[in-house]
Amino acid sequence: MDDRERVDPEATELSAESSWTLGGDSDGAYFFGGSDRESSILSEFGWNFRPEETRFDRIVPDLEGNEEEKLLPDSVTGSAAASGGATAVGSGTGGDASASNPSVSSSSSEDQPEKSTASGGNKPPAETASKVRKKGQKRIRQPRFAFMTKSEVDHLEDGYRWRKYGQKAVKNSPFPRSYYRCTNSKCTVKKRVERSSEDPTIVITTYEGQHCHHTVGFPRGGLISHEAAFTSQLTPSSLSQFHYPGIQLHQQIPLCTLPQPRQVPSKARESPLLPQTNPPRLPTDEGLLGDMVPPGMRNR
DNA sequence: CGATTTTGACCTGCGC
DNA sequence: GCGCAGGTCAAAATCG
Repeated sequence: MDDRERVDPEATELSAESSWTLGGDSDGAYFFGGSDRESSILSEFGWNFRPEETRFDRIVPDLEGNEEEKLLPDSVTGSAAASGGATAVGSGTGGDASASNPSVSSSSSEDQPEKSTASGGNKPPAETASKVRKKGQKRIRQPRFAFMTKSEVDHLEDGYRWRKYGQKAVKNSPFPRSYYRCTNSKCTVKKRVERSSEDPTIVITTYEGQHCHHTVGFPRGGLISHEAAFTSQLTPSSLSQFHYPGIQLHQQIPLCTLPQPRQVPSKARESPLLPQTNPPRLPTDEGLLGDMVPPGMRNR
């Protein structure tokens, strides 16, 4: 039918052992794994898995009210989350969160792509402006979504070119978190990649922002789309058993075109290890979700 | 030689 | 106010 069906599960390193789940909120959409282990991670994101109902409930309480400053489970931080990140988001449910993890919410700030220039880094002055702005204004979050992928490689190719601009060790996780930025100068999309502390085989990738351009093309043929791979597992029927906190996914991420991520680590560009059986997929204008969400799920 | 990665320092936000 | 943790910058190193 469409591209999605071209995905050959066997060509990927994705594990079919866990069912993948889609979730989201007013700030974006998220993809998660659905196993027990993964559900625990989900809770870190602000989602509660309800086995008895086989569904996920958003922990965040006030979706309508004041979401201006409501930060997403920002850090998909498996790690930060480990200590209660989820709650940081929903402030209510998680309970334990408050304790030792301020992380989740604060960090972001990616909304203002340039804010950093002013405040960040090693350059001392010139920070006042952004500071003032921050205090006076609410942050505007970029559309964001995250997904977990079972993969041996950390950086999953997705058709775009990324430049790594940082790496940080995260609390409660033996794995560092890497920060990437789209190499397109006009594009402010960022991406965070980290391994789940709970299951090292799982890579948690968080995208933030919208690409304002198409993919750079596929340098190599036959790449893998982990997203497509797992979304292919999300049959309409299986999806229907989950609860989506009412979001217009297509509205959430209107322009973002995220083509098939391919499991080709930037480092392993020349790696012969990765199976490459899928034909490259042409960029589409369907937008991010066009690649990730089964047609049956979209608002059309 | 240009592009990308590495890495230490710095900044910000939040909890105590 | 202090300390912690996450996020970003940018110089240096590395790669193609």
